[in-house]
Amino acid sequence: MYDLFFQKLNEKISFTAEEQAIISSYLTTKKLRKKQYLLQEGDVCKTIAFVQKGALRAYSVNEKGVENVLQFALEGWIISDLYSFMTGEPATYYIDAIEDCELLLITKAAQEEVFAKVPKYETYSRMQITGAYLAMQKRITSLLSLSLNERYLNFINIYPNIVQRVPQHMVASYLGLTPETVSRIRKRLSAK
Amino acid sequence: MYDLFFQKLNEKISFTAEEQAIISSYLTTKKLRKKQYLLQEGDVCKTIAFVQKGALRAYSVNEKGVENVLQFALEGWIISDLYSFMTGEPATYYIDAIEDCELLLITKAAQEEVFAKVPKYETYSRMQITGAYLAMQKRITSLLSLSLNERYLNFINIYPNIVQRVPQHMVASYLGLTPETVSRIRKRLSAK
DNA sequence: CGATTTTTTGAATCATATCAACGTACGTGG
DNA sequence: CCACGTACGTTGATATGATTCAAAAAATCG
Repeated sequence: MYDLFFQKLNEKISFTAEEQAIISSYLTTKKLRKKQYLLQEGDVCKTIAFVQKGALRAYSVNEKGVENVLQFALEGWIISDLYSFMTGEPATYYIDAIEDCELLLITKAAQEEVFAKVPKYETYSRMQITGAYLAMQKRITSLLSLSLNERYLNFINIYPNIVQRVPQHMVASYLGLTPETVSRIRKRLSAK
Repeated sequence: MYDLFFQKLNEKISFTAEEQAIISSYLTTKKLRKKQYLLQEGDVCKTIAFVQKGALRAYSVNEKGVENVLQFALEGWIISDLYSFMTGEPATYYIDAIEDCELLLITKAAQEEVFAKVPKYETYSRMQITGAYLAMQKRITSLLSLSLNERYLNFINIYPNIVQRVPQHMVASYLGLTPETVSRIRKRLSAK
């Protein structure tokens, strides 16, 4: 049931069976069908979601109705509107399912109890957010310093499985490009 | 001596005098003159630096020799090549002083000992990196969804003190624009 | 004060966005 | 299972707006 979740944990820090039992007692599961929302702008984001199966995206919508994809999440990743989760303020992002999904959810209160009972879990959590920070840093460097071509290539290099599973216009949005431009980049690349 | 540092800590979680004494025993100080490097690409980043006084920047240099500013740090902020710090791999960023600086440094080994002796410090650390992650997230949203004009306005809104203290071409680099473009944006804005 | 760095300005160029139209795939209900 | 409708991807023509390059003006530093 929680196999993938604990596999990810144990990759970084090893947890005993008892610790795992404590942690899992604070998790709940949720299934989501394709196109269903996990979170809508304005709602308070009550949970962090771990993806056991499926694919999701977090995105914002500006005044003109244009979507901007902030993040994708596949199996083994987590997704949330972390600002809303931490502060209790209304969410500024939407999160929805790109495929049918199975999720593990943890609330803020649950997380804090787990931190208290299993200190290693806080260490894990710190390492995980540090990793997410570093990934985001790389993305900024890529947005600032690469040409569009390189940006696309860089993306399909780092996330080959995303390109295969996600509609092209969402990839375009993630990269800050129009769908037309992505289409043309792909054409240019396949010409070689 | 460590006033600003502990002020920042106590804003989030309150530390006792003993705890503060333990933490400060693991810190070292360093002064840097304007234009001096704290870190050069290729070196291993041994420390995280807390800025007591002054201003610094972290930036990368691409094959063409173009600088891309990843981060500024003023009083009360921290700066590091976190990837290099965490992994021990050679740094991919440069860090140098924009003004004369006074820094507090902590090594990885020291940080881990402090985590063990003062668990609250790990909680603080997790909250701090979470805040940095959220700030970076906002920056990505701004890079993806705002026009250049809005991006500049947004920047001077969030960081009015940086604009005053940092050369314009570095701000341009941070925003992913050419210096000429920033100059023109400023002209347009002052015309109003 | 002179030298170097930084900022400003102008003109030409280039890349990407935009708009519109067409082709294709997809899933949904009959 | 097929036909229809909608969503998605492609292609071309045009327009926009930022970059590039060059040079002058302004600011900073020793």
